[in-house]
Amino acid sequence: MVTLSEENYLKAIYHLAKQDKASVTTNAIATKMMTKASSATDMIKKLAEKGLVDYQKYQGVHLTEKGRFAAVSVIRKHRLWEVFLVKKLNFSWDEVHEVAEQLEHIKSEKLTQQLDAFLDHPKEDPHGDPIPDCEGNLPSTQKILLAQIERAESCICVGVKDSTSQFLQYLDKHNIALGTKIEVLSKESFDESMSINVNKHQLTISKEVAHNLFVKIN
Amino acid sequence: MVTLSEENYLKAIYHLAKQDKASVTTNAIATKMMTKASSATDMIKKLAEKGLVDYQKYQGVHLTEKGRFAAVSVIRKHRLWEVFLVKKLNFSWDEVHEVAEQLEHIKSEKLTQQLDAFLDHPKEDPHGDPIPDCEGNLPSTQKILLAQIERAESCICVGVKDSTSQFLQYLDKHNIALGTKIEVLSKESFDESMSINVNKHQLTISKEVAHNLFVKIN
DNA sequence: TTTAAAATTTAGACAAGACTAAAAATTTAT
DNA sequence: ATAAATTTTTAGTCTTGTCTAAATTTTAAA
Repeated sequence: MVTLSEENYLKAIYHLAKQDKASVTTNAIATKMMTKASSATDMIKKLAEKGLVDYQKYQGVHLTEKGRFAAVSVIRKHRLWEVFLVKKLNFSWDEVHEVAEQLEHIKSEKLTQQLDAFLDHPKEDPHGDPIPDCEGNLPSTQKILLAQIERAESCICVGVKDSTSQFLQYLDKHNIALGTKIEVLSKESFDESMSINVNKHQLTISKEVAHNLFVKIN
Repeated sequence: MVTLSEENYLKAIYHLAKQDKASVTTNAIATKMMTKASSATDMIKKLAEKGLVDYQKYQGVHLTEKGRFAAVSVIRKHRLWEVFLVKKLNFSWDEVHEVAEQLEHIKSEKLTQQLDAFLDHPKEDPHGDPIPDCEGNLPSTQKILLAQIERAESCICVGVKDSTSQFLQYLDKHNIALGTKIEVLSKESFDESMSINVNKHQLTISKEVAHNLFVKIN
């Protein structure tokens, strides 16, 4: 049995491990969980005890296969519930996170399976993030950050890195949604701002925006 | 803020208070919550502290208006989720309780409102229990126990008192569902068993069954 | 390469919710 | 009306997950 708190730590470790593949440090976990390093150390010991992470004192952690599966299962539920909230209950994409954080911990195999079927086995959540299948497989996507585009080029918005409501509402305001075509016109080397064309409107976006928008090149 | 555990105690107190209107005893609460009387006392103090129950040492508790509203709000969510599970996710009426026990604690006004609308504002859950409205009003129903019928008479099944899967599966096996017409043929004074007619089939039911089936007289 | 800084772990404490054992109050029965 | 039985409360302990402060290890810098 994995507790609610343990599930949240596993999720945090999973997301941190995705970035770079080195071991995940105690401080990184504490920061992500908004707790203190000593609390993280305590939890890491519990997770190691249960065989969910590999842990060497002072050397950070790696998820075990069992830990990875537990983390991905929670992420699967989180994303399925987000789809449910947007598609069936008329939530907007900036309102779903907090509620999905609660729903992701509901324990019922049947519920998850039936929800998945009810939503027609969606492949992505409302922010463009892929939904793991029930075996824990996650399709590898080849999306890149808008900021990585260096020359005038056309692409399609396929996801967001930051999914806080502030950023999502900024995108709404400028009519940028998943599937929106973005034409890069130029990039300013001084501040990394970019001039882009969205729905026939020209727009200048900051480095911060460009670093939080995933796109796929046409 | 009301914790998950506090919500469960409030629910228990609400259900116990429904039966008889005297104050709810510590022991009754402990039994219903499957804990010890000392644990119940501890929690009662916390609930009293928060103004959710009125409490006099050794004299049991009463829900305050605030406590009653909190309890009914949880019951509303529980029953809405049960409807969702049966109507949308193809759960059967004997499978929903455990999952609804988890879902009832999800905190989001908007979620509850939208779920209610998505389900077309249902008035009853899959066991025939009424769903409180968002202000905490509960329509008073005039259903009676089948066991209270004394003479040959026709009635309609409108609810169950016991909603364990054992009892619900017994009802399924004999094709008794909500809305099923039941004709009472006779009642045995020796053991309170009853002879009834359901869907053209004659059936003898025990006292235990008759005491757990709510009916409405035609 | 030795020292300073940063990261990590340990030790001890706290709140929530549970438990056991014992004390106190209430109810029941004689 | 008092004694016995039952119910309820108190006192002290435990576990989970958190914290602060101090100690230890690792990393970075001079």
